[in-house]
Amino acid sequence: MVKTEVATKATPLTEAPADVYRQLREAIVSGEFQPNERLVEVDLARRLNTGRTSIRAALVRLDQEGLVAREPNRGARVRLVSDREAIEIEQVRIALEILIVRYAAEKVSPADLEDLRVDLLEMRKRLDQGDPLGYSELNARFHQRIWAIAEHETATKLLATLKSQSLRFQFRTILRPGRTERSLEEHRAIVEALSARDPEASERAMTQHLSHVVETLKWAIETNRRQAGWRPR
Amino acid sequence: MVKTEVATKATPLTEAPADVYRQLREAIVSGEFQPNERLVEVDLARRLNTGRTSIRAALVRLDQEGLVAREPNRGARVRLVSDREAIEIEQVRIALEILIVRYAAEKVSPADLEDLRVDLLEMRKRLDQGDPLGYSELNARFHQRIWAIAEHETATKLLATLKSQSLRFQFRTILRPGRTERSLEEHRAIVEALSARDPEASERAMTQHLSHVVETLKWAIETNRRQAGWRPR
DNA sequence: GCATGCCGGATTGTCGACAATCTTACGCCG
DNA sequence: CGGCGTAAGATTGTCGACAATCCGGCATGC
Repeated sequence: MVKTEVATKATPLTEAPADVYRQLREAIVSGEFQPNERLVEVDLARRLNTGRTSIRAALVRLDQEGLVAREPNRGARVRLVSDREAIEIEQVRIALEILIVRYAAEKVSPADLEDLRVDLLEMRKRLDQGDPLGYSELNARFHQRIWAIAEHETATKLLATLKSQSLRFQFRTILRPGRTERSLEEHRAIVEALSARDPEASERAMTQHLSHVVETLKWAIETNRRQAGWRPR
Repeated sequence: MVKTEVATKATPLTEAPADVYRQLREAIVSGEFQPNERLVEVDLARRLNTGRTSIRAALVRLDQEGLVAREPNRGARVRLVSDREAIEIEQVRIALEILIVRYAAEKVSPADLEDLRVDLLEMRKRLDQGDPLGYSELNARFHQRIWAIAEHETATKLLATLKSQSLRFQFRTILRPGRTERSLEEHRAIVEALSARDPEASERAMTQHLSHVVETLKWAIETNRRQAGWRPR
């Protein structure tokens, strides 16, 4: 006979071990917690109905990953990335994207190219529909596809963590008037260079594509400051 | 009266909290553990006379850092970096070094330049004394000085962890016949470019300097294989 | 009024014990 | 003699309780 209500403890809905980490991580990058908000272990434990132990382990990981900051005896809070750090992250991201695209050029297969071209078409569609958010999503997928092609685990892993760190301020850089049209063109150039299996050209195309993002980010930060009523003291 | 033997518990020689992490880390990168050796929690706890708790936390960190591999319910072992991964790490390292030297060129101070020149002289000396190991150490210091000049925390932190990962196979790449003399020359070129505060030139000089290291590493891996009695199956 | 010191609540850090899981060795049977 | 289930041992994962630490408010004294 099967019990129908075992809600107390025998509820392995979530498989506590390493899943707690994913849940917490997701909650943080999706902005469910405010930047700088305190993360009290017992609260989190209740929230994900698990013990403090697994929460603890997850927090240590997230700390090492740069998503939360832990001070001895003072607990953990979701880490606030400063404007300056945001720029640094972006700079590193660019360097790695350029590194990766070169190896992608060496390993790209016809099927990969086909996928990339499909992405391009999708992007075109979103743009025509006036759906910049959808475009942004596709943009992310496009780049990640290149990561996969390059088969460069080390760089890919780093890029992934950097991305998660920057996710919380990314929204600032999405909506840049007039950039999208040009962005699509640059993506096309990248695909072309990849088609030719030309590492040098691919690198150039990627460099070109990313050359503006830091400027854009700085601009976004600046306007954001003004909006928020910035007052230098 | 002071007890002379309190070896049991009241021995806060080490301040357990986060220091355990450093000790373990040090033990791993210094090769005190064999690659792939199992790291049993209780053993480590006794060894550093602390509890399993802090060991656990340290292992989680080291896992995230890539120095240790942990499988659920199967414990931790010091991670063995494959030849392929070693190459990937080196590639990323190069990309970041190039990124960093550019910012170093923008921020370098006269005092920094003086320090770098002193390093250069020291290197010359070591070379004349036929001390390649000392040279290698100075080499590391030289690069780290550039990191400090650039004040690029994000990239520096990544470089540091990459370095620790590669420390265990670095010995293979140290002794490359005839490279050292040329290496010194390249270092000199870097310092010159930095003196001119020219980011472009600095980047070129660094690129030049690092252009051979991957080839060298591949070569080293190859010879190492042969020596170890490699037999393709 | 202000600095200082102290107490109480809240939170993290650590320990010990137990449950869950994996590994190995052993014996059974075909 | 070899495959296979099973039991014992070893090791990790989790929980609960307690100690250590930090934070804030409050009283005290100058």
